[in-house]
Amino acid sequence: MSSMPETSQPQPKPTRSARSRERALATASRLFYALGVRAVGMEQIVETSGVAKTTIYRHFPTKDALVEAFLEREDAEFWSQWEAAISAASDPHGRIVGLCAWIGERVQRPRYRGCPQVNVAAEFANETHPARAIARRHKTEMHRRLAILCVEAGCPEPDLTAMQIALLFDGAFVSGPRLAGFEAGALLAHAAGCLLRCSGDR
Amino acid sequence: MSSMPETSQPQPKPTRSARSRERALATASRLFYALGVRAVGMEQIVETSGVAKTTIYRHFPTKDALVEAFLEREDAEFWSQWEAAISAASDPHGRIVGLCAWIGERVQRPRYRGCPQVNVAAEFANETHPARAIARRHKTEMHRRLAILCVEAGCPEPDLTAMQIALLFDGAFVSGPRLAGFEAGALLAHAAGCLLRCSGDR
DNA sequence: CCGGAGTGACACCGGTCGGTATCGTTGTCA
DNA sequence: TGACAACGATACCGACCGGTGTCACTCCGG
Repeated sequence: MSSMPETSQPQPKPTRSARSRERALATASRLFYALGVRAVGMEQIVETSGVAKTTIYRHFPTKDALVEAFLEREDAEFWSQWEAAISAASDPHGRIVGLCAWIGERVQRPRYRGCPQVNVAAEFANETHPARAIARRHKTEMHRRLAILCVEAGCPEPDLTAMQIALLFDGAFVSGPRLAGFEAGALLAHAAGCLLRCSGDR
Repeated sequence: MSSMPETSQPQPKPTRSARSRERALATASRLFYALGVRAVGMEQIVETSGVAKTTIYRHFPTKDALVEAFLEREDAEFWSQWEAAISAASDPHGRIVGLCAWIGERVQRPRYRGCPQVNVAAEFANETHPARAIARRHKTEMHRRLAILCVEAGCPEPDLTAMQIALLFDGAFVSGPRLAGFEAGALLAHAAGCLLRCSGDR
């Protein structure tokens, strides 16, 4: 993961400020995901992270901003793992299978609790909340990437098929533990392959 | 809907008590769904419904119990509409298409905000919360019903295919407005048909 | 080794939360 | 019609919420 030569990693100096910001955000993210945003108070983040409330509020003006940063962070992490999942395969079909395997494994992890973007959207009904924009962007991006893969796979209706596969993935995210008993990765790969093959049929 | 001769509808006398209970629950359900459970205070339910707080707490000992009743109500309503959606068709394939059309229409309604069971699960991380049990039962029931339809459709792997279609449906629930631009019902029907046809393939 | 930006600890703010107690009023059913 | 259960209104409770102000200390670059 960090062994490959990247284009840039210029962080020999995480300042004290950056470090406490990171600790606060990491802790908040963990708690928000595990317990729900509204269920976690700022006090709890302070106690768990060891970062003073004053300091947190210097880095994040409001709790909403912290939520925003949380989703941004999850988004980045998600695409990083997505890239890793497709990197092994050379053909488009293999890349989609790689994605299915990764998602299948991810949603069956011990404390998996669904897609953070979706969870936050469920908690915050106001669509103008900044966090909601991140969630929308995240899902749009997923469809965009899937459509590219569909095109590469020679799919006659890439947009449509990409949306179908996106539904499948989102379904897997919300279903999580209910997939126990099934080999989730294989189930997803079979369904996705089937959808790709049937693209353009009527 | 209420026009068919049911086995029992013995409600010529909704007592005053039953009426205020119903008003409170209906209002709470509407608010919970539209705004999120934690975002709605008991005071707000009182003001919106016109039912006194004392009365609400006589019918529902805690807010959690009200949430429970909300999900129970949504569950019942969901299966009622499910039955209606499959009632028109005689062959299993047609019933599944009917479900897809219903879901496609449902998720594109103006203020659609996802599956209530999933939303509540996102807000309440504690899996022993009574509302969580209702949500689990709801999703199990969906898989059970889909599996029956798959068997009737002559599907060689009904359990597996039912789960795939369930993922598709759950994906549609969370995607809601993002399906705009697609003909959601047709998209779902195409995908479901494809999954049925491919059942048992490798 | 010194100066200042950034830190942690803590007290505190108004507001809102879920839930209770009291009490006068109203609907219902014998 | 009378009596009682259930109602609505209101005031109130302790707990906790997100957010601020103060201040002594500590780390880090120059």
